[in-house]
Amino acid sequence: MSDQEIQNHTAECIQRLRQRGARRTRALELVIAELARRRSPVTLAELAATPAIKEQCDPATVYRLVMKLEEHGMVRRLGLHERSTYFLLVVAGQHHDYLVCTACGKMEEIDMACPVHALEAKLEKSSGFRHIYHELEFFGICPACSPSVSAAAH
Amino acid sequence: MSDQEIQNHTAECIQRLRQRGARRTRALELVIAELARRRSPVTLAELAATPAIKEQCDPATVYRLVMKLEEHGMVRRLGLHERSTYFLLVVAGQHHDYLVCTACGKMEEIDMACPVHALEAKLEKSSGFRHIYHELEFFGICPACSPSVSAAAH
DNA sequence: GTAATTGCAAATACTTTGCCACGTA
DNA sequence: TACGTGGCAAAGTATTTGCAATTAC
Repeated sequence: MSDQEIQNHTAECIQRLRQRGARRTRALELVIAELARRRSPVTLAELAATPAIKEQCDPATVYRLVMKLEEHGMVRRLGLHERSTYFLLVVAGQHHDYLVCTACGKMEEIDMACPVHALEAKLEKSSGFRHIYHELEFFGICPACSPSVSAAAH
Repeated sequence: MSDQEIQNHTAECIQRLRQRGARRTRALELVIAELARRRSPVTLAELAATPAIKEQCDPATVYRLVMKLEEHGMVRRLGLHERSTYFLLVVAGQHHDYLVCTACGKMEEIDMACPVHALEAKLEKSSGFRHIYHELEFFGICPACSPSVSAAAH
C-alpha cells in the first residue's frame, strides 16, 4: 500500500472503531498504521518491537489493541506453525495464501488465484456458519533447506 | 479406523521408526494407537490426558514422542487458532479440511473434495519446495454462536 | 465528569530442556 | 554393555489479567 492508502485505511479503521465507542489514541493509530504498512503477517512481539511503537506503547497495550481489532474483524490471525501467532490486517479485496518452510520457517506469499473463495458461499449454506473466510497454507521444504533435510522425513 | 486398522497402522509406524534407530516402547505404542484411534486433531494436553496414557506416561514423554513423530512426517500440526497446537496422525490417502467457529472454537470436518490438491505439484515446480502439503481451514460463526455475536464483528 | 485506555507488574498457560535412572536391543 | 528413552523438575517463552493512573470526549 502507498503511504496515502495506509493513511486512508488507518483512518477508516479508526472511524469504524469510534462508531462503536472506542477512542482515538496514539497507540491505536500507531498499531493500525504499522499493520497497514507491513505486507506480511506479524507476531505481537514483532509489532511491539517496531521502533515507533516500542518508544510509545507498552506491549500489553499492543496486545489489547490487536485483540480488539480482531474482535471487530479488522485483523485476522494466522496459524503458521510458529510458536507464536501471526496477525494480519484485513483489507477488502486482498487475500493471500502462504508457502511456509517447515525447516527454517521462511514464509512467502503465493501469487496465484485462490481456488477456494468460490466454496465459501456454498459452505455458508450447507453449514449454517456465518461470515466465513478461509486460510490456506502450503508447507514444505524450501530449496535452501533441502540439502540438510535428508530422506529422513519421508 | 477399525481396531484392526489402528493396530496395523500403529505397527507400521513403529516399524518405520525402528528402522531409524528408535526403540519399541510402551509409551510409543500408546501414543500412536491413541492418535490412530482419534479422528480429529488433538492437543498435547488432550493426548496426555487420555486415561491409558495418563496412567503410564509423563506429559514430557508425550511431547517428545509427538515431536519425533512429526520429524519423521508421521504427524502433522494444525493451526486452529487455539492457544495450543493441534496434532494429527498422517495416514496415506486421508486428508481433511476443517470448519472452525471463531466464537466457541467448535471444529468440524468438512466433507468435500478438496480443491487444492491439484495445485501442490504445480507449486513444487514453480517454488522449488519439496514435500509440499497444505492445510485449509474455514473460519466463521457457528449457528449456536450466531445470536450472541451481533453485527459487531462486521 | 465519565468511561475508555494505558503502563506496569504479576499471573497463566504452554512449550521446551537438563539430568539421571531405566529399559531395550 | 551401550545407547535410546522415560520421569521429574525446572526453565523459557508467549499470552493474559488486575489495578491504579491517565487520557479522550
